[in-house]
Formats: sequence, C-alpha cells, structure tokens
Amino acid sequence: MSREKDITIYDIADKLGVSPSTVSRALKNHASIGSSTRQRIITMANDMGYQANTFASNLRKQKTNTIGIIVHELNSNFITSVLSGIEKIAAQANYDLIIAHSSETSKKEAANASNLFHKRVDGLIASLAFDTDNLAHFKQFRDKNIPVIFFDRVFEEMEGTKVVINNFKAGYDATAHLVDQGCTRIACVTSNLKRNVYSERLRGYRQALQDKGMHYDEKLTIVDGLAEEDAIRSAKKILAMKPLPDGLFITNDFCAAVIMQTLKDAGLHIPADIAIVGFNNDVISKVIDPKLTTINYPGFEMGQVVARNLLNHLRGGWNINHTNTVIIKSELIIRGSSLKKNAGPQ
Amino acid sequence: MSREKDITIYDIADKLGVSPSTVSRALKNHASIGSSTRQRIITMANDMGYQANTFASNLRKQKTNTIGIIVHELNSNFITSVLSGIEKIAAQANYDLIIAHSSETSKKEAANASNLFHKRVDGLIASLAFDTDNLAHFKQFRDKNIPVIFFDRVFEEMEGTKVVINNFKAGYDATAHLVDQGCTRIACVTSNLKRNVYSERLRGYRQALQDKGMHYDEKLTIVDGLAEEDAIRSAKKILAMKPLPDGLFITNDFCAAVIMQTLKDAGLHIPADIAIVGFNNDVISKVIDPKLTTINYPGFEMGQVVARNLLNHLRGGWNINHTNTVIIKSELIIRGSSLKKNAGPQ
DNA sequence: TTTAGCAACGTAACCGATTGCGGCAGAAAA
DNA sequence: TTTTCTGCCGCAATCGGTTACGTTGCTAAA
Repeated sequence: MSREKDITIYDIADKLGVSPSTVSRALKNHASIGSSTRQRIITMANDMGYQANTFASNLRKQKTNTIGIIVHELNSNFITSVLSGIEKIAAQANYDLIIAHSSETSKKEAANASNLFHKRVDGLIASLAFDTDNLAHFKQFRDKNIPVIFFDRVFEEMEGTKVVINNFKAGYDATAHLVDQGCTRIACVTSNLKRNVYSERLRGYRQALQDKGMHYDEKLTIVDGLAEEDAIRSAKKILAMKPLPDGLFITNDFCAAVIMQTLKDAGLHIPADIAIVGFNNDVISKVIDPKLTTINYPGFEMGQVVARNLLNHLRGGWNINHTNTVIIKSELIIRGSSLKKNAGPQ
Repeated sequence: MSREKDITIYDIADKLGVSPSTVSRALKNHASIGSSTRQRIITMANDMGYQANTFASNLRKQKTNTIGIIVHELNSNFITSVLSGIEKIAAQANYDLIIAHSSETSKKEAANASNLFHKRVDGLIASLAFDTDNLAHFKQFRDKNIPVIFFDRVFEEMEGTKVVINNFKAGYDATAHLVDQGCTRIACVTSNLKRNVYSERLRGYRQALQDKGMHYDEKLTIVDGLAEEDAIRSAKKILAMKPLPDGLFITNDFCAAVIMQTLKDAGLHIPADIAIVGFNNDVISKVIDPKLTTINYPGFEMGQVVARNLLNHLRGGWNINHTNTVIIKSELIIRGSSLKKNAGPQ
C-alpha cells in the first residue's frame, strides 16, 4: 500500500548542493547553467530515476502539451488511420494525445468536450457525431483562444479550420462511374443530411446524374443510419423498388457490404443485376465478394495534415479565427462490384 | 492571443468574503460547512463559471482519477467493445480514461507504458502487443503499487489479475464442431504462439482432434500474422496442401474472411469443399458469404469486468499481487461457413 | 456562572516545477 | 587598483487546490 515517494528536483538539488532552480534549468538545457554543473545534474537525475511531475509543471506553465481528440467512433479503419497520422506528427512535436469518442451522440460529444476542456488541452481536434446540430460545446474553447480543428464531419458554414475531402467530387465520380458502366437507374443510400459528408456526396450524385442527362428521382434516394440493422432496412427498401435499380451508390463501405449481402441473399447478382459503389476503402471492401468499388479516403494523410495545422496554431503564428479549409485528395478505386461491362454471370 | 484568466476558488472566496478553504470544502460537500454558506458558494461558483483546476488538485492529492489503457490495436470490434465496457464502469466511478495503442509493437507498448506512468494514472489496463516478450515496462507500476490488470492477451504465468476467456475450450469447441460436420482433415491457422490466446486455441484444437480420434498433423498448422498480406500467404499455403484440408479453424475473423475470399477466388466452395470457423464474432463475420461460423467473444462484458476489478483495487480493498484470473464465458456461433451437412453446392 | 463541547470557518503549510530578479565572483577594461 | 561586465547560480514568489490544525461564537451541561 505504501507508495514510495517520488524523486523531485529538490532531492537532486540536496544531493548535489545546488538550488532547485538550477536543477530545473539544467534539466531543460537552459543556457545559463554551466556545462559541468549541467552534466552532474543530468547524471544524478538519471541515477535517481527522476521523473518530472507533470502536474506541477502544468500548473505553473498553464499549459499541458496535450491535444484532445473527439471522434464519432473508433471502430472504423478510416478513423484509426487518422489517429495514426495525428499521433505521428504530435509525437514529433512532443505533444500527447487524449482520445475520446462520442459513440455518435451529440450528448457524449458535449460531455467529452467539457472533459477535455477541463483537462485543459492545448488544442482540440474533432469530427462531429451523427446528430450534432450545434457547436455550443465548442464555444468554451474559442472563448479561451484554444484552437479547434474539425475534420471529416464538419459544419461547412462554420468559422475556423476544417480538413476534409471533396465529398461532392467523390460522389460525382462514383455516380459517373456507374453511369459509364451502363447503369440507367441508380439509387443512392446515404445518411444524415445534416452531416456535410453525406449531403455533399448526395449533391455530387445528383449533379453527375444531371450532367449525364439522367433525371434525379427522389424515390431512389434512401437516407438512413449506417449500422447493420439500418443497412438491412435500406436493402429491403431497394428490393421493393419497382423497377429495381441497376446501380447503387452507398456512402459507406460497411453499409454497402451489408446491403450487398442482403441483396445476394435475395437472389440478386452483383454487379450483373446491380452494380455497387461504396465509400471509404475500408478493409471490409476487399474481403467481400465481389470486391467493392469504393472511394479511397486517405485517413493517415488527413491525420497528419490536421495535426500539422494544429501545431502551427499552437506555435502561435496563426490566427485561430481565420477560416481555412484544407482539401485532401481522394479517388475512386474500381473493383468487381461495379464492373458491369466485363463481368460474367457472377 | 490573450487567454483570459480562469476563475479560482480565491476569486469566489473574495466575492463572498469567505476563505478559500471554505470554498474548497463547500464545493465538495464537506460536512463541516453550513448549508446556507454552502449554497451561496455553489451558486456563486456556477454564476462565475468556475472550473476546478485539475493540476492543482492532482498535485496536492497525489492522485489523478485517471485510468490508463494500452491496447494492441483500435480497429477491431472486439477492442472497441471492451473499451465501451470499461468506459461505462469508469464513468460511473468518476474515473477518466487515457487510451493508448501499441500498434502491435512491443516498443510502442513500452513507450505508452512509460508515458502513462509519467502521467501518473491511478491504474492501468493492458492487452499485450503481438511481439511483447517481457513485462519490464510494467515493473515501474508494480514498484509504486499501481494496480495493473491484463485482459485478452496476457502472460499466463504472470502474477496479478488477468481477465480472459477460455481460449482452450473455444479452440476445442470450434474444432469439435468441424469434426461433427464431417471434416476429416482440419487445418488450423493461428498466430504468434507467444501470445496465450493463440497458443491456447491451438492447444484446444489439438485436444479436440485427439479426443475425436484424429491425429494431429503438424503440417496442417499455419502460424503467421493476421494482416491482409499474411492471410493471403496463409491461404496460398492451404491451397498448396495435398490433399486439401476439408476444414479450417482460423483464430481471427478478419484473417478468416481474407482466407475465405482467396480460397473462393481459387475456385473452391465454402463450406462444401472446405468448412471454416473463425474467431471473435467481428462484424465482418456477418457480411461475408457464406456467413462465418465463429466464437463469440463478449468484449463489452469483459471490459466491464476488467474495470470493476480495477476499481476494487483502487478503492484499496484488494491485494494487488494476489493472482486472480477471471474467465469470461464465450461460445460458438454457428453460421453458414461450416455447415457441411445441410449445405448445398454453394 | 463556568466550562466543556461542538458546529462552522479561517490560517497557513504544503504539492513540485518554473522563472523574474538579483547576487557574487572572476575577467576584462579603464 | 578600481570599475564594469558577464557567466553562473540562488532566492522567493507563483500556479490553484487541499487539509491538518487552530480559532471563533454559541449552546448545553455542571
């Protein structure tokens, strides 16, 4: 039970007959400490197993060297890639990360935001939850001039820095590809249109149809959740369409996988009967049959961009309120699920 | 740039003409503060938007109310379920979480451990990385009597608390099921045998074969990584076996999915030619075709058990060094990929 | 009327690192 | 020899809560 006492700079100072301030300065390579003294201190600190007390330091410096991250979920390949990217850059700059996830609910997102604020993170990175419709819980950061950067799920009209892909173009490309494959009746399965990612992809879909001389039919657009049960429901709606669509643009790979499975169970052939394009290039897209045509969403790169951007703010150079949108490149990856033209009967 | 000053208990004390200690005590419902004074203080604190400074508090209390978690990866359904379970229990007890992931490398695991130690977490929860072969980086916690609990990936012979499933039994059940389905030549694809989960599953596989009167053939066991490229390599090894096996026990769902896909690409039929059983009941098991028979690994429940156990240590009652292994129930979920007996020709 | 006794607060010493300011010795300049 | 720099380092305040201990004023028991 007895937890031994930690070594402090006072212990080191006593042993060496110097003052604590000298130890403090020596340990951070302050210029005004003689090199021999510095060496003795550093050696002694190592010998004694000194570990700086973060709380004392943070308390005094009013700064934590910590970046808070709020994501909508953890269990997607895309998100974990982003986290890796952020981590890489943050580690180089000696920043720590605290990762929180909102489980797609605005309520938990707000709780996480307060918690991270309370923990006094130096900066915040966030991707909005499914049902977030106001940014009040981020206001406290703005008020204290703590930089907040959004990625992926953002509010378009919001001030501040955002890092996104061109969801419009991605939706456009996906749809145009289906048209090029000969599809004439293309349905779109997407999700909460309050989220930029879904509304923009839908906009791209509509624009592509228009440019290709096809008219947009509202009945062919399904807006629902992305979980398994939602996807099954969407699949049933598709099966109930008369006539059946011959192409599907589904704005999420997992959802696309479930829908594809459900359609196959119903006796349909992919892509012969219905061609499918997903979104995200999740690992799942490569292990289903046929493999899923999808949009590559480069999470690792996005994470790095986000982190670098935040660090620039933190170093003080950049104006926090300056609206700055960074667009990451994404592209269509063509696989079997959409190749109608040279596809055999399964 | 100018970040405004935070409200402190001194500010509140001044406004109310009481002492800071009274404010401190009032805000945490200390008994020795009159209820009217307490009310005035709480009201004023809210009005002024007071937020306690965690660092000052932690510094003084020598305690952080934070639990550190090190997992091998984030992008698996199982792990995120465990995290949810931990979070639920921890939140109830007002503990915060810091989640770190080792990306399956012992090196990052050690770095994370040091970092969390340095952050002075009150307790640690960990699942070992793929290649961890010693626990030196956890020693610092033991030395300071900070409880550490391992789950899923553990060292069997290690002291301390562990929360696991019965991997032996799971491997046994999976294999026995394949035998019952009429398989006579069952291969096993597993991973690093230094990790208890894989070695135990393999042991269960061998025992089941023996009990069913079949002999163990070393050539039918493949030990490799679990990433996509590893799985493809394993699939090729399987395809090169002569004669081909008619049953596969693969100790990971994602790996099983990739192998199944590769085998199908090679013209084999599942389960008619080869029956397959996976492990984890990951979402992926339900969206591949045929759906994967697998072992249900109840992550959410496991997370709750782990957290509750840790909290008991933290509350001081339990002896940290007392070896205590908790076994969570798991069971076989039978789906199409292994149903040879009543399976048509795909 | 005295004196315990207690409820309700205040005082001040921490927790450990950081840092502005100042001191002191030896070297260089006058 | 005296003065002025520097280089190197110590003093002490500070960050914001927490808490052991002491101090009030008032009630109830002696």
